[in-house]
Amino acid sequence: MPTIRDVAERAGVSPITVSRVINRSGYVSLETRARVEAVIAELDYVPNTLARSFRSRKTRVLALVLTDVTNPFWTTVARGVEDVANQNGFNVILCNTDEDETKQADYLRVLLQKRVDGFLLVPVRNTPEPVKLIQRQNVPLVVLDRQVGGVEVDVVRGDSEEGAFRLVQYVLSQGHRRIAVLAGPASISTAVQRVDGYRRALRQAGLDASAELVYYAEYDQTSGCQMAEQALAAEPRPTALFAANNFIGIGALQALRRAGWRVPEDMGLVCFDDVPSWLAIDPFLTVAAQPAYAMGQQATERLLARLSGPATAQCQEIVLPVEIIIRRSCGILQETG
Amino acid sequence: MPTIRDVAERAGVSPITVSRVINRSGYVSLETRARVEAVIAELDYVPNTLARSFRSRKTRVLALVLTDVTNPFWTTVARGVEDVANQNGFNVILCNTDEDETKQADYLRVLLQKRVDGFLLVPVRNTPEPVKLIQRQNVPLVVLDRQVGGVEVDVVRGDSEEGAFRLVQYVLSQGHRRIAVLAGPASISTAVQRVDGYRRALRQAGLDASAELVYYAEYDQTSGCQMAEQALAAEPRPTALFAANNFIGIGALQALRRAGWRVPEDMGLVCFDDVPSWLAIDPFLTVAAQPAYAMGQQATERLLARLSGPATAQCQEIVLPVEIIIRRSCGILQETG
DNA sequence: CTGTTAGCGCGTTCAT
DNA sequence: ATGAACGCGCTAACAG
Repeated sequence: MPTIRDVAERAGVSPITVSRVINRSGYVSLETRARVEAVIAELDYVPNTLARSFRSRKTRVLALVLTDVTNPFWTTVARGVEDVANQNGFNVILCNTDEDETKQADYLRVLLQKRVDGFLLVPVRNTPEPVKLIQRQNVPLVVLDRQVGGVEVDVVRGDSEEGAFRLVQYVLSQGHRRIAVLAGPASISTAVQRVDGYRRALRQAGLDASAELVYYAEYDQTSGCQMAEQALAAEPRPTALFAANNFIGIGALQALRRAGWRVPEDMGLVCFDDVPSWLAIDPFLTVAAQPAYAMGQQATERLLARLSGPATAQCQEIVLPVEIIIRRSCGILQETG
Repeated sequence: MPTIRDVAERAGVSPITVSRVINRSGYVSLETRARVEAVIAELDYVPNTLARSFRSRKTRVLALVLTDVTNPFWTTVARGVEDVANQNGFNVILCNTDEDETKQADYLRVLLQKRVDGFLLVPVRNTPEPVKLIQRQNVPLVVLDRQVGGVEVDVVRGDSEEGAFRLVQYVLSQGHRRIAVLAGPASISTAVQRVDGYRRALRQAGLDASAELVYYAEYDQTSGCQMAEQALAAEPRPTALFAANNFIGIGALQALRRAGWRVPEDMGLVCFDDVPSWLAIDPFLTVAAQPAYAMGQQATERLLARLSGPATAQCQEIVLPVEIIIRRSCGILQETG
């Protein structure tokens, strides 16, 4: 594999001139540029990013550490991140933690070793250690989707509390009074906030704590299935379920179908996070949709601003609004005999 | 950020000793090792992969270039690749070409610049140029899923022709005689082979070319939708559709639903590639399922073998069998008045 | 507009 | 069991 020196020699210039041609930095005469480019093509010269990054101490790579790209919500977030990153000449390394703290720690270590220029992190738990680890290395960082306690850090997230509040308000408006929440892990801020919003909506409707029915589990389909089964066995039985994310929602739908319950006739179902239309789910879900793409975009913009701006800038928390999309999965409560 | 030298000075040893501690290479006394490790922790020293790879001329990174990880088939292939890679201490960089030759070319260039140790490539078209580009740089390469003409190269793929043959055989066994194929682009080998398998099945059933109904478009949902609409308008109308991949299948399902056709009562539907159960699609599809995970695994194993073995090894083509999974979307042909 | 000098952080080679 | 010297390919800083 030829090096920049090989190109330089053959073109009769110095290596730095070749460097300037490649990077379009500094001045090079048109004539020289043409000659150098001809030699580059002739030799199939491919610049070595490793050497370049090593020397310049910049990789132009961002790390996106999230829980699971299989989830359409995260797929969309990732698109937002990549689009903004690419527009600005950055590549993105994507890592899935599967909500596992060990995996998260391993990835962070590897990514620091790779000297990525910045981190976009969806923390597995609300503990400050991972954030502190990155900050100690002076690598810019934006936390996505979730809050972490005990540290100053930029955060971009959706408004879980308000979204849950309005979604449950809607369910209440359909006449439901007994609503179960199938929530995520209590160690994740979004799960807590969605339960908070649910409680506020119940309270505003004049219902007290005895009307509450809250289940905590993982943000996945299996948990959704199990929590739905538990909710169906509760006494008195709820008339509607509020799934705290899309996978829980799909799991609940599965459990309902298996148990022979029709949605929305026999049981209302709403969920947090939208579901892509190509899933061809029927009946289609009423949801609180976070602006996933915009979350990715804005987090990346914030990170890029940190990369070019002074490290002293104030940390800020950007909270994006959630949209309630009313479809067919939760109708007016039917009176049963 | 501290360097290996900072650690060395503070520990009162030479940099190479620190290097030996980190890499567990060569001999270091237990005492020295302990002291060095203490300093590493104290200083939050993070080794610089860039420098290491630069020096050793090895990145321990593989590139996986495919069309679209949003597709569950590719998600599964990617898992197979990552699992094998990680087990062997390699990281994977994943790139989506979206079936766009320009994107593919851009990614290949960037990845070569990054000096990845090897490529797993799902070529956008069946032209040899991308493969040659990589081979010219002497970087090991395994082609996944598709064949390319005009080059010697390792290939791991599913048996599209045989899979299509057996799937269409099944459709014929249900009494269907007029079957439309909604195929992918004629420039992709799998699309051609699936049509070939379809033709062989028809011929074996004693049907001639006049029974054929072939549409070519992209391997995506929109195309599936459009081709299904065209097929429904054909004269005589087919009684079953064979979608050449899962996205085409989902698109076709959508078109059928919109047009008010029931599956399988009014129209049979089968497709190539399985669909994950959590999609909650109803009615569930009868498919020819490729061993996606195994494809990823075997391709990666082959690539790793190339990395450690002699570059002179014979190229081979590994063709994996396809499994027909019979579910509900294509039943016995109903006689209509 | 172009070149010279120097060194980024690490691991290989050889020496002790 | 440990260290010294060197260089990987490239670009920052400065000179001309």
